[in-house]
Amino acid sequence: MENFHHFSFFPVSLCTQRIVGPVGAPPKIIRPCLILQSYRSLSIRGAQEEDPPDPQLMRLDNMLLAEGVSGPEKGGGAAAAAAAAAASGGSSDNSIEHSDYRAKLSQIRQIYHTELEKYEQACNEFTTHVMNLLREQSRTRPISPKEIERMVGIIHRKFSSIQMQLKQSTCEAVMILRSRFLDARRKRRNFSKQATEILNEYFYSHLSNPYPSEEAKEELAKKCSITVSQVSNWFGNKRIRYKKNIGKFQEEANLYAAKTAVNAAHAVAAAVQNNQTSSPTTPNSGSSGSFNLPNSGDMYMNMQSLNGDSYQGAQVGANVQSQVDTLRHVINQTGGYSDALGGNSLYSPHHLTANGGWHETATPSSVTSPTEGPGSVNSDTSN
DNA sequence: CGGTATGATTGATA
DNA sequence: TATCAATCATACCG
Repeated sequence: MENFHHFSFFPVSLCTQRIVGPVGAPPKIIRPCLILQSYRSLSIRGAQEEDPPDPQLMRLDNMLLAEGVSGPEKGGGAAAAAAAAAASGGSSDNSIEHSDYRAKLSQIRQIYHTELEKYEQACNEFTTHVMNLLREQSRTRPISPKEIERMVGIIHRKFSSIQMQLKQSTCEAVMILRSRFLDARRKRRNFSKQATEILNEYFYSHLSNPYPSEEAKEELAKKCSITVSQVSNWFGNKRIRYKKNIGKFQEEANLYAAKTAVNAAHAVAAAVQNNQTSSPTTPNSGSSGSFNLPNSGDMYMNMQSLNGDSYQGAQVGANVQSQVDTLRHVINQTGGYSDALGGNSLYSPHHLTANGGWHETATPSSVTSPTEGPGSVNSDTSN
């Protein structure tokens, strides 16, 4: 999303990193990962040094403050807050890394503060030293207060430039630290089997429109103990990889389709029973889906849509929809996103084409028949 | 160790 | 702004 290329004041060598990489490969420079997205406001370029309210210095100060280096003692800034937030999710997996990160950060902070103090002290000492010299000289020659002021100004400027260097190198240290510890690419872990299971279940049961809503993403994130953006990443990857090579995913699709189909069937049975015993408007409570959305809708409508392949039903709940997807997949295991759901705006929030598919492929029920029936589940499209 | 799987990042896009 | 497409970097497996 964002990047921090605008941090021109960092030497390039520090914003990028050499990767040891696979043998022989030419050393690669990885693009600076988005550390520091939060400092976008600092992106003014141009860096005029002269003026006292030096923008560059301000940027450094901002960053140090935000990183919790120059700020108040404990707590840290955004970084610590983010770490705490991440850790609260229960994924103790990376909280270790975070604590490690924090330890290193506080180390940096300590060094920064002691150095800063040293500089200030040195500055004061030097100033008084010069003042004394001037005072001594004033006995032999007249020295205007203006001259004194000028000298002091020079000294302070000199020291503040040193200070700036300190700040800069501290920033660099923090950046490197962050890229080491927080660049997720370096620390990639596969999701737990359970998590992938849940995600796959959702994906294949919403094959006609695998775009979980924000709430659904949150729900999934909670169930999988991952973040919402990880869920988004996962779905993004999954969609693209699925449609790139549907054949490869056939088996998986069948697996999950069958899995949820059982649940769907149960739900259908329950619904039917419900209908028999009570009024047709009775909702089916036992929807199997992992996502119990309200508004179950009329199951019969969906079943008809399965056969008729033209869905005109009015409002239907998403859980029901998922069952439809699943059943449809089982019935005509062709890769299955070609259902004609176009009419229902409820389920086409994103990229449903006129065709009804979430990736534009010509309709057809013959998108892929990979090995002509790896399938097990009976396929009788007509009935 | 090499190939594949997979999670994350980035730039483009509508 | 969410998503896509390409790509990166690491994990995992034979």
